Amino acid sequence: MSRPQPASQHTVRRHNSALVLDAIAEAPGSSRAAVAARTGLTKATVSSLVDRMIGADLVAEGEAQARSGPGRRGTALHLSPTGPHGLGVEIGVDYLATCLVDLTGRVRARWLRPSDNRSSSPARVLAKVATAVRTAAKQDVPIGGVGVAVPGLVEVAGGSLRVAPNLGWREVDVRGELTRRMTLDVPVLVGNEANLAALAELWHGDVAADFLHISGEIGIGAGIVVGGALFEGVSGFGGEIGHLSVDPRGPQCACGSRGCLERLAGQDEIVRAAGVSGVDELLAGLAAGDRTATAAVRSAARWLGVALSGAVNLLDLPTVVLGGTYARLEPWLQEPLHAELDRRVVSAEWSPVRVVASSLGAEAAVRGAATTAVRAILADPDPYVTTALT
Amino acid sequence: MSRPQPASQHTVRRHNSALVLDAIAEAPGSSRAAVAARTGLTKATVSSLVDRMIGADLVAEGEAQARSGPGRRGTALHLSPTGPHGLGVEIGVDYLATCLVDLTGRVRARWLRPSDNRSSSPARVLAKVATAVRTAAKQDVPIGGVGVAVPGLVEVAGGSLRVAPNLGWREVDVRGELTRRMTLDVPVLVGNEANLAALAELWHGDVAADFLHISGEIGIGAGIVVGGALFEGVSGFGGEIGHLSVDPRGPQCACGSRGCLERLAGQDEIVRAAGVSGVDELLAGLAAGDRTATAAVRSAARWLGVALSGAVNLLDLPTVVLGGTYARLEPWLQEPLHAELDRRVVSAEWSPVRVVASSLGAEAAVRGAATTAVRAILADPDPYVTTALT
DNA sequence: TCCAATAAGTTTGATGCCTGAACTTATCGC
DNA sequence: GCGATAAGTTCAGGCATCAAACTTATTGGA
Repeated sequence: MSRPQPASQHTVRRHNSALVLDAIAEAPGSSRAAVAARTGLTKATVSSLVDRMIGADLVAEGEAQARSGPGRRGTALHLSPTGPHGLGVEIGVDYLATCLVDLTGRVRARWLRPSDNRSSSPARVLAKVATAVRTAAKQDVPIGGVGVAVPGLVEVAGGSLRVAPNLGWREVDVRGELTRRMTLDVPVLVGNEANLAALAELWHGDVAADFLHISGEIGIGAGIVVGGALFEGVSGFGGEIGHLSVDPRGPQCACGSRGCLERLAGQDEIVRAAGVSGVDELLAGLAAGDRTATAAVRSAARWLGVALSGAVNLLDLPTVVLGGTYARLEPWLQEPLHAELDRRVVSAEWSPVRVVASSLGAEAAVRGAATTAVRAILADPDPYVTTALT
Repeated sequence: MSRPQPASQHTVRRHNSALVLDAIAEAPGSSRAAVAARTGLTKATVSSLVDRMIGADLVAEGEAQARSGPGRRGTALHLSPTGPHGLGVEIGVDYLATCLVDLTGRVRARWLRPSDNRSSSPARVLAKVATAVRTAAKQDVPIGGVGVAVPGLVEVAGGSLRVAPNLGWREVDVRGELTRRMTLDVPVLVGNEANLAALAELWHGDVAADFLHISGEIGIGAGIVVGGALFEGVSGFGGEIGHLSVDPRGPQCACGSRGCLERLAGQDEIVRAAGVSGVDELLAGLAAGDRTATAAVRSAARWLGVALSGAVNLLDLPTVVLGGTYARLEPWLQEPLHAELDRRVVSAEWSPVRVVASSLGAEAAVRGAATTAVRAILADPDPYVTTALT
């Protein structure tokens, strides 16, 4: 835990810079005067801070605003489209995905290349990632930071991967390795895939500031967002929901425990129980009203409901977002899942839990990784501004 | 959610005042110079801030420190014993407990009076509480705030009680009512009993900054502390662990669900399964090696383990604190509980979950309530200082 | 066409808080 | 008693905000 820092005037400017930038991001096209009203700062202060940030190319002026009444027209402000960009990389089991976003989070470019990462050594894969980063950096936009999404437990503070079962990796210093290999002097952030997907949902989806995002591909991962911030737990391992025990006397799981959620409601189990070869076939079966497929999904939904009701009770969350494969199954999950939630969630009486499908699809994690990189600048622009102005 | 506030010089002083006060609280008897070194502020700044706080009687000077080498001796600083005190009240099912603590959290006085709150109306009970507050305020120490612990779901921001099943209360504006009835102009904070007990453990117990505190009296409640702060969830209803489903096909619970933790590991169930009349008899049986009693406790421990492993996985917590009745049963819970935790917690491999008994006993909640009131002043002393100096 | 009203944005002086350095006070060991 | 050392205070300097006056731009009516 970091010792609290003393504050000085510099801290004030730092805080207010972020405040102003946030106001501009929330209401693009605002004038300085509007930002002042919104933030509670004076026009003078806003002018001074905005000028600094224009100098660092974080903010750009647009043309004068149209207005109805009399008075001088304000100059529109927005996040600069030529400002620092965020580069996201996702290390999947059998692919590498890359994504470049601008300050507003809009996707500017995107790559996807197959890569069998399971059978390669971490060093080889990270070399590929570094190449991908260098390629992406060749676009003529400045890179402000790199975000990396990995399917495993990440020690967030150190940016190192503890274990990624589906990659067969252990103790890989992703941040260190990558910082060394890519010839680019920007911060590298490493995060768990599910957590970054949840952040993407927060920033680009249409849910509020508090929810649990659950996605099931090969494993089941959850990202918990509380008060508009990711809940990471003490060392960043929060949201491990896959091996939550939903049926203590249930079938043996690979992890050594019994009746884990992943074992009972994971994609593998659904596909197996439905007697199909993959998710596409499963969806076809569901659409055709196949009894076995429907029963398999309903069963998974009920176990999901047990696990999610526990999480919701513990964390007091109003919304559950279904991501990944679950998003595709949403129409069939909805009803049996809700039945369990309504029954088991204590506060459901006052405020029933909302269940929605993610609108972002498979790209959520890369996008989250890329946006995290630029969000880090928006959340504390002053260091960036200071270096940019020298 | 409150809109972020602009910062000014005043914010700086506010922040640094809290920083200085925290340093003094953490290392009582430090000199100004030591505080400066600890906080990273200059001696000049610390002097100025400390003088203000001495003026408001938050800090007091002790005698000069002993020292080994040459040089002027520093004057010891500590939280003023005559400064504002916190008054805690706990509304139990059949008692009212009151507790007065000074700035350091030390208990200065304490009352306990039986009161059948279940069969009284909220208004009558709160009138009694107001009387208790007035009585306690007659001590010749200034009261800086009142904390109230209630066994139910509390909307923290508004200080109002949504529901308290064991009291049979619903929608009671505890803060409003009490503020009106007690003739004392200080802030009133209302919190859930389990959450306040967890805070007491944080401040007065011997555990670190991250843990889950679980206590089982009539219901089972948990307080979650992450990074030295209470995790309250979106509306303050976090930590509802009692109706976590640990055996989805298990026995029917009063709440409508099945296999809830409270139903399988609550005090009532343990006592019932052991065939005894109460906890004291149960403990006697355990000490005597009674087979039925031991089996009853072991069974409860295993269900507790299932629930706690889920919570620990989700929240990534290193420690579980057993409070209330569970603290008394700790020697018999420890082994079967650990067996489940080691098996089911994903990160147990790196860092096994620690399970410890609370050292605070039944008084945890009142103490937490009282200390919360003074902690609010310590966490942001400037408003108090400003009013005290005028 | 000009001018009052209105609003955006800038300039300027005051204020408050922190900092660094010089200074005063207190203590130890010789 | 004197030099070394450390605590605590004083004071000028810097910096960021604020309030208020001022400049600039625009509308709409006389």
